[in-house]
Amino acid sequence: MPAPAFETHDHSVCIETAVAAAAQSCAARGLQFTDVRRRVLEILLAEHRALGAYDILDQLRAEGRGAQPPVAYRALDFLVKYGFAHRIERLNAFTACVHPGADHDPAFLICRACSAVAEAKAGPGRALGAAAAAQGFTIEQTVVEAEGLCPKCAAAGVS
Amino acid sequence: MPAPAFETHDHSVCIETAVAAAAQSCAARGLQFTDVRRRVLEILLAEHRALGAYDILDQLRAEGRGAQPPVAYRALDFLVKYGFAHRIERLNAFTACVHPGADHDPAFLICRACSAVAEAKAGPGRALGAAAAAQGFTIEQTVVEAEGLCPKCAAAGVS
DNA sequence: CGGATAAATGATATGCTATAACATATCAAG
DNA sequence: CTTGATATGTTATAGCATATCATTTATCCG
Repeated sequence: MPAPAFETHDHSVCIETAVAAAAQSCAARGLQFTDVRRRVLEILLAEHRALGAYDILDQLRAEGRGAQPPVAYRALDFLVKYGFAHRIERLNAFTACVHPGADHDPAFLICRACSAVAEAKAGPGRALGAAAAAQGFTIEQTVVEAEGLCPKCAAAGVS
Repeated sequence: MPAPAFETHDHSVCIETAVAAAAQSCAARGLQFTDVRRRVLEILLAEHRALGAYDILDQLRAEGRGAQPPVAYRALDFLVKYGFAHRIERLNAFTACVHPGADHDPAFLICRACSAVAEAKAGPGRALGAAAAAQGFTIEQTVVEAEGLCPKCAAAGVS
């Protein structure tokens, strides 16, 4: 199973720093960074791609935890709510946030071949804001996701 | 036709023009605008909000058609594929296209209170394109959806 | 401390969304 | 008329998500 970011790098650093950041952020905000939540975050961080709730559930089960769907969804809801993970609407799946603590209005690049997901900092763009303003619409949240081919898959000749 | 705001207007005009445009477009492209496809498009056009596949299925059934899930999904796939409807990822639902024939990289404004959906012309924005280019990512399709409050619901005091 | 309150987890059941797989029908072209 | 392409009918199942209620754990405060 390929676990690609678009560029090779040291995963353990990603995981350590993100988990540490999350723990610290939770402590500062009076949130409980419980065992399940930590573990789910670690599972997400282990791969730079989106995982379905049931993928996570399978891992939790493999580790001997009684894990019914709500267990995964609750942890994911928590992580998403407080900015430690994001939901990828296009895939009905989740991915760890790679900019822990940063202000968030994230955009995603999703490779349709290898399922890698990269988080970009680009927001929804000015045009959408203008269109909303023109119609009197108040934007609360945006979903910006691009699907296509990552450089690795393109180089590998995936059509 | 200007982008339909969150304002009341004559639905029948929307439906007539859009169905006519679709029929003509299909004829010109050698596509079959069959009964089921036409009916599903009409159902979508009847409301300026997103409908789930099973909502459509219910309507088809109410009209006496034997309608199993694939019937709705096939028609929806056709309509989406050829630009007569769009999928709203955030809602796992579908809405009719209100710019039939226009070049498409649509964005959507979704009211979380009344589920109305407005189609805007704003694309993904330059920043995302730049981020993709910087990483060597080839964008094939984009999803741009904003969730918030439409003017009606905001005025009605929905929190 | 110890009880009250709130938060998190465990567990069962169920509902919604989507597709695989195979059969049938329709129609145009050779 | 047969072939091939396209669309539809039908059954079954896979995949995603949440409601509900019981139980446990954490936190607060007297």
